[in-house]
Amino acid sequence: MGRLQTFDNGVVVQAARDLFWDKGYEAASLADLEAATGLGRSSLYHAFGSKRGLFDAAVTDYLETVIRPRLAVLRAGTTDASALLDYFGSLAVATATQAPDSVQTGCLLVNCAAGLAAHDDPTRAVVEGYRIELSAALRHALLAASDAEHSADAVLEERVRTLASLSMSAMLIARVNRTEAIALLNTASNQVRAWFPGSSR
Amino acid sequence: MGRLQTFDNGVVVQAARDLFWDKGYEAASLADLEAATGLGRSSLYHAFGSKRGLFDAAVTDYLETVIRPRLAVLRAGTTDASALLDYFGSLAVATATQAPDSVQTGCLLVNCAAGLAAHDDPTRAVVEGYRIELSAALRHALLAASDAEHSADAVLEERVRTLASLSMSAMLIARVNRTEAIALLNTASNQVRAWFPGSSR
DNA sequence: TATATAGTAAAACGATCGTTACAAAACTAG
DNA sequence: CTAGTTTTGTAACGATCGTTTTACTATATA
Repeated sequence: MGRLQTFDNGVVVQAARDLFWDKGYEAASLADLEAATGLGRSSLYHAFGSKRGLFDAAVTDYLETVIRPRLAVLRAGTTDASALLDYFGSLAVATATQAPDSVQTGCLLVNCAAGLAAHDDPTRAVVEGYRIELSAALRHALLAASDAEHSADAVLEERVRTLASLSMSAMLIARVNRTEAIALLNTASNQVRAWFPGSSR
Repeated sequence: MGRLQTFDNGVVVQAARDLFWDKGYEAASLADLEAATGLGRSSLYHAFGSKRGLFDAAVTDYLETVIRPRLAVLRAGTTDASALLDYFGSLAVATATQAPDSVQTGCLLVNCAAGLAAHDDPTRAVVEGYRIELSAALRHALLAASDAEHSADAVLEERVRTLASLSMSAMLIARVNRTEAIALLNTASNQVRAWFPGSSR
């Protein structure tokens, strides 16, 4: 054994993730990453191999830290539409209450979809995986809210797409017009209420 | 007067637009732009001043050449939902039939929303203008399709947001999963049919 | 045809990019 | 305390970035 690493990989990855989230992969330079993480390139390359390696770690952290906790409420064992309303409600609150200068606007993976994913197969796979996971969670919550039998598969899938669409486009628009992003999320909530009139919230 | 310009600004801008559309602003290098347009940097800088000047011309061309013709069908004087069905139908067809290696996937402005727009005010203004224009066109078509009185303003705006959302997220997802992008557009069409059962298509 | 003006070609610019090499520093294990 | 191993700071790398300069060519005008 030799000298021990003085920094925690987790906090470094989170700092890098916020930078990538804010500026995108290409626009985030190594100088920026040094400043954001407080580490020299030496340590960054030693720990993560490359800029891309750090980015991949950031994306993984984003999925685990940001996405999955959000989707978890959709998997809660509710028997009405409250899980869906919780999901869109908390997303709207988070969008509304974040500091005006917060760098965590929109969604890292949505940004990847418009940027990297078009020409980078691994990134495309990650983004597609996120889309599938989001759809599955919404589908689960929609099934839980409905009285099982009286909704055909086709209409279920339409509803999944509508909600996934509102969710993603809200994250997209959040970078341009926060008020409208919140309105999109509220539209999703209203749509859920229209589908399930007897829901608790 | 001296020597005359041998190239047509319009075709050069279109070539540049397709490159920006495909790779994004930052990833499109001047070497790429030279190759795509067939011009040297000399001519490009003489005609457009800077890379950004060429990009702005490309965005303007994109709005006039791609966006506005698409939105035009929403402004046609129909009295049912056919304009909306035409819009989403033609978008779905265009997405479905384009060559697999086509560089014109998704939407240049949607890509800008996720990338440049977060840190560049002029770009953000352009993207926001696009969103407003799209919403206005959808609102116009929705009003034309409804029997005027029996739809409240609130539900109209919800419908505008739902359709705008499906439109934008389809363009976003087109870069990752073309099949799903088409499905989103078909979901929009089905939603329109559900709202206006007596529509012609 | 002479001249002025404007378009084009080529090269070099300084800056910044991600990456690597090297050596000093730090610390564990024996 | 020493030996051995790992982390870190510094500097330089070659490549590429957008931009500018310089010189040359082509052509409309007079």
